[in-house]
Amino acid sequence: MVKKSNKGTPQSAAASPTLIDVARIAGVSPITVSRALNRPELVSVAAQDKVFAAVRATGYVPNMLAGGLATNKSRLIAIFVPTIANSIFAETVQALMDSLTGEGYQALLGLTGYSNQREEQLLDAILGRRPDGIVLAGTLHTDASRERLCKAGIPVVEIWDLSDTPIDMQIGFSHERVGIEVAGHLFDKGYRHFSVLSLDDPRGLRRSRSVVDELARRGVPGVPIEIVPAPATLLSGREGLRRILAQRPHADVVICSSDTIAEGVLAEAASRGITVPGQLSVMGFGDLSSAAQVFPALSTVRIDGTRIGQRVAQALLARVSGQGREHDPLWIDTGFSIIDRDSTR
Amino acid sequence: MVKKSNKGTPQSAAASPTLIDVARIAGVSPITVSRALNRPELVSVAAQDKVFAAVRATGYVPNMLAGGLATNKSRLIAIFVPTIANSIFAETVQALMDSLTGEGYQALLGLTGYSNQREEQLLDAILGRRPDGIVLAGTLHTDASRERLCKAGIPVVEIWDLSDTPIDMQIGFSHERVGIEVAGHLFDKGYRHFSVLSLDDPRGLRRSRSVVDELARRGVPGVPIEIVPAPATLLSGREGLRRILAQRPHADVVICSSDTIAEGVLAEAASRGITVPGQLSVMGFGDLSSAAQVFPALSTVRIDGTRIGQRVAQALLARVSGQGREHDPLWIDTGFSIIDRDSTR
DNA sequence: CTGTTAGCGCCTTCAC
DNA sequence: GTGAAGGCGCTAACAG
Repeated sequence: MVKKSNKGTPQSAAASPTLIDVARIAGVSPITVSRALNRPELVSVAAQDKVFAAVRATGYVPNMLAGGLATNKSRLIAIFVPTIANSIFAETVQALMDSLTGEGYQALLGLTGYSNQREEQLLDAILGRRPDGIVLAGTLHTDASRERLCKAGIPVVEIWDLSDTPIDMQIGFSHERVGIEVAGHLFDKGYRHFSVLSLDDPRGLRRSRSVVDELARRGVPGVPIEIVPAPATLLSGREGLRRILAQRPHADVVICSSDTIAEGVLAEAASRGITVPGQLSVMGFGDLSSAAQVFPALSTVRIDGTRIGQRVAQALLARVSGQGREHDPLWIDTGFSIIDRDSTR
Repeated sequence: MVKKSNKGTPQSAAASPTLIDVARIAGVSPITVSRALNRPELVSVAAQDKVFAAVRATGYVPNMLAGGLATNKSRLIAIFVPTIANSIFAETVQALMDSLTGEGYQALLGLTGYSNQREEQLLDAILGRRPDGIVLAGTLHTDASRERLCKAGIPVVEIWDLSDTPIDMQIGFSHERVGIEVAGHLFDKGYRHFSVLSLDDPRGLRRSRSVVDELARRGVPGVPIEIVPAPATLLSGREGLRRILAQRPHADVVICSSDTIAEGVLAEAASRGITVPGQLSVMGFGDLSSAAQVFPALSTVRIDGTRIGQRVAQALLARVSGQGREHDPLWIDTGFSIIDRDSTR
């Protein structure tokens, strides 16, 4: 009969060395090793040398699961975004992570796919890792999510949105104001035959509806919204323009809820021989990373994802390390800017 | 005198409930709670009901740090890519994460910024989390990294590259072959005045050099490589074309190491009134997510990041859960395809 | 500056 | 089916 657990048998890799192994080799107590690694200022140089030598000799890598369990800190920040395929989220996440890793934190990424159902599931799973902070795109969460987030007792930053009911901190911009300003901007330039093309995502829809409302307020009622399913693709942009032109052949401007579908609109216009911005103007929304540079024909609303990411990191780190600060709720409007084709050229 | 540790005092949020709390409320032993949650088939339905009720009542969230420490499994997969701002990596990471979360794993993302120095640092930090598997873009690592990876004793997948010295598994394609096929393709179409524009990243350079070598082999020696610094931006693409044209005004095709700089080349060409593909042809490289759709003028090498991501997940999960399988080294060529402007139109 | 003791929250092993 | 003991690797809180 063969024993099931062959405990002594060094299969391939011996179990990784522990702090105790290091201590034994260095000839000091385990706690001294711990201190030499985490708070060297509390340890004599002689002891440090012995410890570091032993660490190198063993190839010791501290087990943060154990450390986290003991200290009740994980040095983990959870980040929830709908997708990273969208360059504006990618930019934000990138900036956030860059700032975070500099401070010794790691990022746990959760991709929600614009579904707050999925967000809730992921949240459950990720809360089990006891992150020291949570970043969420958007302010629309399920009730269960909100409750869990509040009970978790850790800093929460909602980004990309400013609402009246923050869970904790908020860093973003007002989608309503984007809509209002875009509408005003285009109205003032003389456009009157508006069409709106929106992705079926909550924030995109809010911007789009705000455009329509503002235009109505200015005397242009009944502007149609064409809605295409997320995620954004060039093809849905093309399809969108097709549908718009079928209904309103005389549209003189199409306001899109994202850069990607705006590019699709441009592609469709090009393939139909419609000149932009001659016969038709197109407005996008995003990070300007590519669209507006390649297409001077495209006007766009510019959001600075990098800035958002950096501010989030800053806010989070202040809370996490600056222990003194008691819950100063934070509300930062990172704003946006409207880039016009005229000024781009 | 005030006791320092005010154990009973509910400051703001009482410490989150533990499995023991749940057990007490459910009137069972802790281990029964654990089993009800992880292997319900071992627990009577009556007990399960009591446990789940107690879980709901307390809002209990299992502490995976503790669980991981006890089981020596973290259900964490570390993913290292240079950046997610590049849509092809974003696509790969997205697909990988989607497959992973379905199986109860979470992703720890590490952004190396094309520096294997930075990769090494990050690796150190992340290995401390005891991930169950590691995915790395590229096969160029520091010696220290390679050693740590081998010693970690966990599945390692190198993606985006196929080399002769795999650490463990490899899933990707041959950059040399891309270069060879691109060179052959364009040569056969009759081009003779080649220019190569490459980002300063290891894989891009390998493709570019391979193009040059293959062209030399075919009797077109001395093709110049213009190198622009990473990360890819449209502006560096524009700058690149400027430099190329300054040296070789009669270039008839520019081969770019990424879609983004190819788009920059197109933009620069447009602003100079150079027609594409009439006067100048442009070849890109990437995921076809936007470039080749919007620019039928752009030929490109297409890499399917989604497929790579899915295969990686598959390979990893097979290793992690399919305990039986002993180290079957894996080598998958996911291939690429050359998309021509003629066939795109 | 260093060591001792105790325990973080969970799961393994073995007994019932 | 369920439970009791012990330990995963580390660090707090004390003492010396």
